[in-house]
Amino acid sequence: MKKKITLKQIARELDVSISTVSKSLKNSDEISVETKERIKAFAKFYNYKPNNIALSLKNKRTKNIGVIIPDIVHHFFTTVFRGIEQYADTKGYNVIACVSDESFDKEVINMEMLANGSIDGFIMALSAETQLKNDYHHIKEVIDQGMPLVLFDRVTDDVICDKVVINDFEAAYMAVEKLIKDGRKNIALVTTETYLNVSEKRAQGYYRALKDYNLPLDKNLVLRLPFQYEDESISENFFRTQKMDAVLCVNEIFAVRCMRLAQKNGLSIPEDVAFIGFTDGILSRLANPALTSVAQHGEKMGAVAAKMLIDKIENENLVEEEIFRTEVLESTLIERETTNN
Amino acid sequence: MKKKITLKQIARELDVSISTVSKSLKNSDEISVETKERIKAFAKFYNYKPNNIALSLKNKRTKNIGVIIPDIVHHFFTTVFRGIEQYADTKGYNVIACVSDESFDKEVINMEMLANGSIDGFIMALSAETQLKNDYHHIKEVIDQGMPLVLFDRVTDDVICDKVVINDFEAAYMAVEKLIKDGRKNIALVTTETYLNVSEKRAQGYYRALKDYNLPLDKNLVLRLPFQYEDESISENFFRTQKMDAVLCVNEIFAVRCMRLAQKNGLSIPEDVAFIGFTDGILSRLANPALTSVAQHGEKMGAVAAKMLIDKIENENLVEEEIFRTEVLESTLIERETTNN
DNA sequence: TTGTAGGCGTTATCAC
DNA sequence: GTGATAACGCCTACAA
Repeated sequence: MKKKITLKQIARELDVSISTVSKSLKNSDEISVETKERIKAFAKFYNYKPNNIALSLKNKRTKNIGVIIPDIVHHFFTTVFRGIEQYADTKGYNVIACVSDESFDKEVINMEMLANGSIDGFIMALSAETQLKNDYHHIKEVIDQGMPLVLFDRVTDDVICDKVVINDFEAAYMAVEKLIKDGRKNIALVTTETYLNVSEKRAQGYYRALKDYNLPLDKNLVLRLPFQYEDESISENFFRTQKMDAVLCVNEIFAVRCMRLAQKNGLSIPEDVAFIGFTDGILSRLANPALTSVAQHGEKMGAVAAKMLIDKIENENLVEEEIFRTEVLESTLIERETTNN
Repeated sequence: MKKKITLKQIARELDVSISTVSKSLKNSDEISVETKERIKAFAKFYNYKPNNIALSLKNKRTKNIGVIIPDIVHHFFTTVFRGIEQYADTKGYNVIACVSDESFDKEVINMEMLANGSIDGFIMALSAETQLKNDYHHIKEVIDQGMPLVLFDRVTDDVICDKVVINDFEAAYMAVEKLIKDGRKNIALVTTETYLNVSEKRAQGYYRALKDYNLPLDKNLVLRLPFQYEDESISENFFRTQKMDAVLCVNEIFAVRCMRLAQKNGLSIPEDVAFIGFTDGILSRLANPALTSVAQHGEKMGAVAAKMLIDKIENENLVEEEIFRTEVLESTLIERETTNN
């Protein structure tokens, strides 16, 4: 076993001082070429690498960023994570990932854990419970300590910081608009039960589009499903009793499930009923028929969030006046087989 | 802005020594109750929390574990990651996640980055390229430095360390066995093109089952698809030209794609052709018809890997004799609609 | 009961 | 050209 070697050990072995070793390895020209070569050769042989922890302590920079997401087994968050990781990697940052599991307490605990020196900044999407409770003291506290923080997707107006979101309202509006222009008259909305900022914005876009095109808003055509629903009976009933010729779903899982129910009830897609989902993931692509879906470009979102954060981290001292931005990313409607072309 | 406070600052403010503060906050009974209370109150007021980095440097323990996976936008790896994260969380460990993107170089760079003090141990699945190159020097090096390491799923015999795998061979065998017992005679295999340990084991299970049941091995019924395939023409041709009454696919994506092609060719599932996939994820559940699939219990795998690693980390000194284990997890065949019941 | 000193591994400043 | 010293924040054996 070859334990990692330290400056001190090299110094002792070569009978020089620690600072001579340090300077040599940084190729300082205070040191004679001869000594430098000797030390560098030795260090290389023993595969010396500076200890990150010691560097962090000295520089007060960890080169780590903390990412807190509500769920990791979730296509959208996963793509955002990948975007973050990729960008961070190019800048020499590591990513510490924590999952809040949609729980307020886990979110708080994870943040406190990381905020004590482990990271240089946060990127996070609020847990469902946090949004429900409307309690953001833990986030404000961290920001107040001077820690840069970027919120993405699940954001709130109650916290002042950098944010990255997609144009949920507009995207839903455009999706409904397309359905209307395709001649659909009875457009249903399948959304989440609990109050989630994004679902709500999508619902708003839906309402507004109906209004602008003078279509009546039929409350019976709005189905609110529980967050993680396993029981199909609610939605089964919905599709049996309600008449509709199009459905907008706030995520692709709801969409694929609803498609199956519609098909079970003898409806053919898209002839009898069209479908549009959100979150353009693998499910949308591989659904049968393939689902028309609003692509949220998670990877882009992650990259943008990471860039905003790292810029803040690296300019901490320079920009003393706090300027916070909210970046709004465009989403794209990917048309497939569940709508008319 | 309230920057984090340090022991030193508290000591100065309260006009005591740093060690008095430190001891007080640890409730040492060397210190008078009076002083302790005063200091604790002050610390609480200023929300003092020890700096993790300083602790790490002192204790030579970071309480971080590094996880390197080939891909994060991938259901199976994601579930494993969740298992790791959950277990780690209960033990007070943070998870630093790196994605190798199936690239050997990224794997090496990420490992070197983390191995310099940032973490206490590794959990990883080999990248495809690494398995292809058969070059494991970076992994051996890390182990040689005394860093605990657990390989999962994508493992190799060339590295001696703790491992967690599933019984791929047996699972494939049992899946084929079921198909045979259901009366299927022409069973196809859809697997990956590049050499991946797991795919290969599954293929072996498939071959063996055919042999044991005296079914001929028809090379034309084995389709090897490229790793990330977008082009459907190869498989389209396969399903047009070959006659088969069952298909075993080494992952659920291949399965769902192939099901669509079979359906396009007028075959009905499972009447004309049965399907079994690996990786029981959301795709399997939501496929139409729902896919019978081998569940790999990724979350369990992650938890087991994390437990093995943390046990090693925390007993580093105690157990000097190196005992490495390979934990084999049972997989389960989840029967749904693509096979006979 | 409290304080001093040394060390974890590194870098930077300053002295020799 | 080289080395001693201090500092980052914390802990602890030992001294007072």
